[in-house]
Amino acid sequence: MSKVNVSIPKGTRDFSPSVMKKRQFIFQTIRSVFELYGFEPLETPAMENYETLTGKYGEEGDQLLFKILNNGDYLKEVNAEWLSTRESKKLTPALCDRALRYDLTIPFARYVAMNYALLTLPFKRYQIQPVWRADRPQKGRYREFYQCDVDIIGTDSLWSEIDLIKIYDRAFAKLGFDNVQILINNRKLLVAVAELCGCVDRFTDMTVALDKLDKIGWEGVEKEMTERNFSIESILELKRLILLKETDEPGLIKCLLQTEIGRKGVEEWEFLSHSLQLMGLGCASWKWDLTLARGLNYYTGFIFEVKAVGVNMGSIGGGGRYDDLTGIFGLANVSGVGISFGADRIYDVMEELQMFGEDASASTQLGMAYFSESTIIPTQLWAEQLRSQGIRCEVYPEMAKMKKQFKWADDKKIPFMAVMGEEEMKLGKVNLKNLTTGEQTMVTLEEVLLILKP
RNA sequence: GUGACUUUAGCUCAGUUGGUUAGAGCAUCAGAUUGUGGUUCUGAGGGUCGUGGGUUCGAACCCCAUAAGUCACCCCA
Repeated sequence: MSKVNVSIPKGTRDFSPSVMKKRQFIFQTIRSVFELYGFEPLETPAMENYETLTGKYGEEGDQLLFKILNNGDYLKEVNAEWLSTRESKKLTPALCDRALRYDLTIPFARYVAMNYALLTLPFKRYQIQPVWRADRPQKGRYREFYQCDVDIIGTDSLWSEIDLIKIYDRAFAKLGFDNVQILINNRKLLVAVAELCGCVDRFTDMTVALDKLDKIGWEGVEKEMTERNFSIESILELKRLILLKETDEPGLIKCLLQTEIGRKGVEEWEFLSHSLQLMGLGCASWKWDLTLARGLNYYTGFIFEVKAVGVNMGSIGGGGRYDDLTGIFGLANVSGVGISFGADRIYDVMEELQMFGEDASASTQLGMAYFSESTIIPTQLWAEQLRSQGIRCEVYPEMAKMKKQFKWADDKKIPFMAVMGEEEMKLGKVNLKNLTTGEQTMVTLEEVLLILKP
């Protein structure tokens, strides 16, 4: 047989049993916190109709969609001119009716629009599923990764925001984090800033540049904005306002209050910060970061981003309020707010900070071995009886040297090993060995249960 | 989409100015130990040096191409 070079697609991963145990811990922890706050599960298909996804994430996002080639004779109806001139961009929608979902928010909005009449508002759902992006992989970035989303739709109460921030706080604490930072901003305040700088029409470009401030500094931001043809006055005013945030926050607020949208944003900010102070947070700290922008354009109110302190990793969570996400699916005036946990990055961070501790012990409580053909059946019968009592046990499947069977149990980190031979069989007992202490005793079935049951 | 680096045994990596049969540690298997794991000792198996070309008497090493991986930019979880 010739050797085949086996591999998996770029940016995807296999998860070994030891990795899966840690991942499941993360998912279960996050899920339990979601349920604590009254959110209910939802799943949507891996693929959506192509038009459902396109145009929602900006041009960049569209390029990162994984498209699914149509089945059958997919070239039959295709425009011959596009084909001959190799116009991939025009051709793609003709060849692909479906694409893999890029996030969980748009599919959720699609679901809400489709099922609005059936929903009890406010509708609170959580969704833990993989998403796919045709990005170039690097640290903390994969082509297939899980998002854990919670969204509240159908209310514009800011108590929803408070709930979500508390969920971040509680979930990260439960995962074992002692220091995460929740950055908070409000799009309304950013719009107010843009108005004051006279660049409302260039809002996205402004926020994209501003978002990089902590990375590239003012020099970099000025350079980028100059390259994008922002006026000197705009840049200087922007810099003045942002610096004012650090040196004279009341002064900044006074400026923001000059615009109508600024007044609304300030009002929201004051409510949120006041409430958060009253409620208090545990492991998380929070702060207003006027430079936080977030790329996705459907956000209209508060926006959030979570960072683990002391680790070089992008954000491990993010979200915000969107006033009209379902509008694109024909359902207007439904306000929602949601956040996401980046489970894969959370895993990477926890691994880097060595938060998992030693490899968790095996899920099997008892390994069983036999070394005589005559004891195979009694051993298997014992195993079945123990399983009926809730003991997780497994029998080494073949006759082998004792040494090999014990090594098997040891490698699998099974804590107890029971051996049955002729002698034990006659007495109706097994030799039970505690592999941690090395202690070994002859015991009956009832005694095994007493030792292994918590 | 742009750029940098990496690729040698299952894993982590050595490999001299280009020179016989490419090494180590860990892991695996066997034995020391005929009914007992972790430690120790002994031994064994395992490599077309990412792939395809080129230069050379001779290439893991030099040159070209290509693939995969990692990291950074863009963007994002």
